[in-house]
Amino acid sequence: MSAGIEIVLPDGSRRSLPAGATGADLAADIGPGLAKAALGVEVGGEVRDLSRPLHSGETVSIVKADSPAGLELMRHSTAHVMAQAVIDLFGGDSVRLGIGPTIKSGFYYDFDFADGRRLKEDDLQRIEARMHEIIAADQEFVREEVPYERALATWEARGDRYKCDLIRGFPAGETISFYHNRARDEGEAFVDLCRGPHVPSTGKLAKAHFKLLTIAGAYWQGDEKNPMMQRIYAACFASADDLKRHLHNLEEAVKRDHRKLGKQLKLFHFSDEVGPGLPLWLPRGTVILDVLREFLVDEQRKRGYQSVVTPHIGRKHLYETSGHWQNYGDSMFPVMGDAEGAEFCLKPMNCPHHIQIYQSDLRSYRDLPLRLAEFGTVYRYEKSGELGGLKRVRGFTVDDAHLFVAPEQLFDEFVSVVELVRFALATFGLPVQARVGTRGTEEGGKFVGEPELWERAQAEIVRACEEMGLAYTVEEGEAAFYGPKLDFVVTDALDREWQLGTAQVDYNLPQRFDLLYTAKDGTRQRPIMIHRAPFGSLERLMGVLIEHYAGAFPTWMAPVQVVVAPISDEQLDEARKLVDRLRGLRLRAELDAASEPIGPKIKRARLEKVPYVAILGAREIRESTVSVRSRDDGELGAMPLETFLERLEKEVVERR
RNA sequence: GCUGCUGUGGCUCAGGGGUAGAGCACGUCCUUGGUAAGGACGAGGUCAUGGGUUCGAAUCCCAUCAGCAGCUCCA
Repeated sequence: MSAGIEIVLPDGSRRSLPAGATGADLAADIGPGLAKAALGVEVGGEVRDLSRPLHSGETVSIVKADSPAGLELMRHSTAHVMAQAVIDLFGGDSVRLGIGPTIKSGFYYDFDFADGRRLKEDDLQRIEARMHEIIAADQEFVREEVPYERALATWEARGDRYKCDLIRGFPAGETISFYHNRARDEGEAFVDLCRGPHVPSTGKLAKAHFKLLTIAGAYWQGDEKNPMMQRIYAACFASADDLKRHLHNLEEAVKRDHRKLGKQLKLFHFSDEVGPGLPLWLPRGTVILDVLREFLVDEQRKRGYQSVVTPHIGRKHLYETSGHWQNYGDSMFPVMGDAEGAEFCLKPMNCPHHIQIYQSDLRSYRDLPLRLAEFGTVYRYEKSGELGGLKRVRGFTVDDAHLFVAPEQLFDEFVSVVELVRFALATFGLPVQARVGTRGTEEGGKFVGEPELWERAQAEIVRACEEMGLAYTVEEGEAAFYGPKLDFVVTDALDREWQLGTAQVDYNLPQRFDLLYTAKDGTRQRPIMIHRAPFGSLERLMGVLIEHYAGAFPTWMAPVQVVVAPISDEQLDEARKLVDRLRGLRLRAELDAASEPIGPKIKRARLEKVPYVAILGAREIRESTVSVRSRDDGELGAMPLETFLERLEKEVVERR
């Protein structure tokens, strides 16, 4: 018994096993059901292979597919099976392997083919079929720890520069391991450089429900200077239901796609004649933009902002002073010259213009904080492949404002900015996450100004988040070049993340433009700037909102709030009067004057996602009522006109 | 920008080496209909653009432009 070991289970109970016992032995010792379901073990927070020996005194839990760790294990092992399938089908000599990590909904694996093969959509089915064969063959995953030299030699011999890159990149002393897949009768089937862990055998993946989804290019190690590999993305879940749900969500996302709904609902349009990434807002989309603007202007007025208007272009020199030219010249539209030789740029940012407004007068501490706001349209030359619907465009409008503040005002002002951003985004029911972006490293990141000023600004941002009870994460090196920032990321109805609002502290531009104000004691002091945009780009916000609401905007935002539909042409005049009355109350009403039965009129309003249809027949006119049909609640029946109007006004005022 | 895929009336899509199809939408007329599509007729496209192959190209090839997925980037 002296050679035995004692293992602690998560519930605190102890179990004695012979020396050298593995995770598999422990699972078997507990019960045959667990032995079958076990995929790995977790020891001190680390997930390990079932085949690795346990040590006395360790607290060990058995990992099954129903835990996050188990799902991870399953996905990772399935990625290996996919790599093996690709090699089996297309020849081991020509396939070079990149990496095959797990992702939120499954996994991917990157491949490079020495023979220049291009994967096609129909290859995915063949690969999937082969994967099922490999799983049915129940190959063992066998871990082998390998010395550095041998590991390198193995992959050099295979001509796989990617795996060699990985090995060379490992820190000294790192344990290098291979995972071999051994077929039950034919020996080695596949080997991969991998840290592990893995499930004990491919047979355990019979319960991995996966589907290969797309082929896409991806630069090796994410660096555009490196060759591009071919990546296969797959969804993978522990149950058929989970996979089904995920695929269903993807379908839902397609249905809600703002590009599709934007066309269907006639909100915006892209014209080749105008150019890529330059949206044209149609009347109905513009209504929503107007609502958003009014909403924010109103809120900003309450908070002491002043609106300004500035032109779309400015001298190139202005952007040299601001540093934009040096830092973002590549993504600014080409300089335009006038007939007299002056050079102008389309503005990529509003701050330099707002700074000029600050400098249009002598400023004293009595002027601060000076809050200048503008829905400023800016132009950025985004690379062609980066454009996408409204979420990434070349011309867009920022709900921008620049706050010029004295140092002692910075904190309170920043807090109030954070409050406004949260309020504005909460109005749409979008849950917000905050991310603090800090200064890049000396070598890698772009930044201007003194590191000490950056430290101060970062500290203020973090303090403001804590004061507001705002949960935040810190993203190292994600700052703007002129200062650290707080980004607001929203998660839409389909769990996708989008960065919208932003708030940035800036000590640098005031310095570059030599901004000053006269302090109480008569000395000249330098203000600090806060850049902030609750919505970020109105275009992106619209894209997000269209998808969030699936095109069914709440009444206060809906381009058309009520369609008035007469039962027959007899009621046309009364219907017109009702439309006029609604419009007089600043409600957005349209008349459906088609000589058609009420059915098609209702159908049309539903397709257009109009919140209300007001039906007017002989009966309603006689009784001074309207029959109301709600998009969300269905038929509401006849009600006095006043009741309907109150309902509408209430929804508008309450922003519902 | 890179890799791959796609590009047919306003929209959704079928077709495919021998001078273009459907549904919806649109127009006119008929119908005056009570809560998710009443009927008839009609108009509308040099099949993204430019080359090439061919007796003949919307169809095959190349290029360009645009869109989509992903990578990279995003003040």
